[in-house]
Amino acid sequence: MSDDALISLLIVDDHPVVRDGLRGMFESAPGFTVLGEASNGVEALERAAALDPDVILMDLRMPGGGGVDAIKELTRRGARAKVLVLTTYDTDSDTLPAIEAGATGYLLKDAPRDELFTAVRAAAEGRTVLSPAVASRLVSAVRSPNTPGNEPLSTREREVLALVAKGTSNREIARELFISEATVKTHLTHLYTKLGVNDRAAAVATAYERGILG
Amino acid sequence: MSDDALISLLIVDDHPVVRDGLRGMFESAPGFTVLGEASNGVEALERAAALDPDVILMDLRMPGGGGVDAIKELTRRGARAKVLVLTTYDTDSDTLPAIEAGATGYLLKDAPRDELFTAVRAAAEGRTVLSPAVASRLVSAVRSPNTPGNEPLSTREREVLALVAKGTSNREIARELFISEATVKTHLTHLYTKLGVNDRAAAVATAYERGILG
DNA sequence: GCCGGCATCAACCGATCGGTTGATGCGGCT
DNA sequence: AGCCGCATCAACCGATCGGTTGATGCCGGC
Repeated sequence: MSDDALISLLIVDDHPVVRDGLRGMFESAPGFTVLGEASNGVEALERAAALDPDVILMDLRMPGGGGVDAIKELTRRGARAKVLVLTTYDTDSDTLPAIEAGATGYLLKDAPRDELFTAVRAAAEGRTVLSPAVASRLVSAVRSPNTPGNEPLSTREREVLALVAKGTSNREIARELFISEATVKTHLTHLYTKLGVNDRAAAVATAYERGILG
Repeated sequence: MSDDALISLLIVDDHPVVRDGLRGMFESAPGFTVLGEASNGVEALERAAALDPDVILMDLRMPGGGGVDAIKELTRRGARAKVLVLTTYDTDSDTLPAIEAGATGYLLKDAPRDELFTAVRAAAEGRTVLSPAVASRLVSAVRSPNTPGNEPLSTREREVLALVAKGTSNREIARELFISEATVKTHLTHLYTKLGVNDRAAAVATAYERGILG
């Protein structure tokens, strides 16, 4: 890709409205060309291979093939395309996974037009572009990688937690999982420390915040 | 508005991308004209008064003046415009409030173009258009209006619940809200029955499910 | 082969929670 | 004036929870 060439784009979003908005926006601006669209992660991989775009504008939450998986696969393939994640909420729990997976940038959909253009140009050159909210999340995540809470729950712990969220008592959980009440308590104390909380109510809350439940 | 006249639109959404997408979509289709845009509820009210559109395409979650309040105010004013809610998620907790507030229709943003056009024409004629998911929610809500769980929590109850979700004990909640522990327990038992649960963990879970927390 | 993570169980204790009943005062609505 | 929802408080009880310590067996990585 030379400096003065058009930046070619692939738009990936499950909402037709958003795809149209992005396509119109970039086709009417100088320096860009939209090669195609996709409405889910799997489709995005096909189109990316066929069209070989410079930059992929990618939504994260999509039915039928999530965005994060698509980014991972692109990275694994060593794809030339840079991925610019374009999502709705900055509270998205997939923020960090997406960046870890290899996304070049992360922007919110409510970004003004100019910011979008700038971000795409930056992404095309391989420069990282992050929305302020995401940037601050990142630094705090990097600053404390051993923060209590990023430790993944074991399968059994998640099962116990799911029952807790339904209001099940320890004794009932024990019966339902065919284990003793003592074991249930052990799982609970373990997942409390993993989540960095002190009781079941807070555990349920943080589980929802992190997308473990719900 | 005569039968063969253009249907005039006002687009309300906080995302420039979505606004562009809708504008382009309707301007390039016959039978519609876009009078203007707004990016929040307050602005929407101004534009609606100034432009007098036939139909208002309205997002619900917006910074600086929520969509539901705007719809309420339009209804209160006896505005001529029909409001067609166009939102991202069918799990949105504002679905029913929006309809109660006077929205004529409720569609998801991932609806295909033709469905959007049909819905706008229907809305312009005052006919109700609901996306299937919303429709089924509605019937279940109407079918059992006294179901334990649709009762709204009082302000105090929500405050207590929020602290519970943070792992605060009853005694600590009492101190933090400057009330006695007995009162905290009273609020809790009340919100338990309102939410249809038996303990704080389940209360937190259903609160997240319903969008009361998170 | 050793170590660590996971899952399992036991017994004990204090602290907390949930349920109940009953009561008071305030504000809005009719 | 009367009613109702909301918020406040009290005292009591049994049930449950959370914390701790200690132990066993299995499996996979180094």
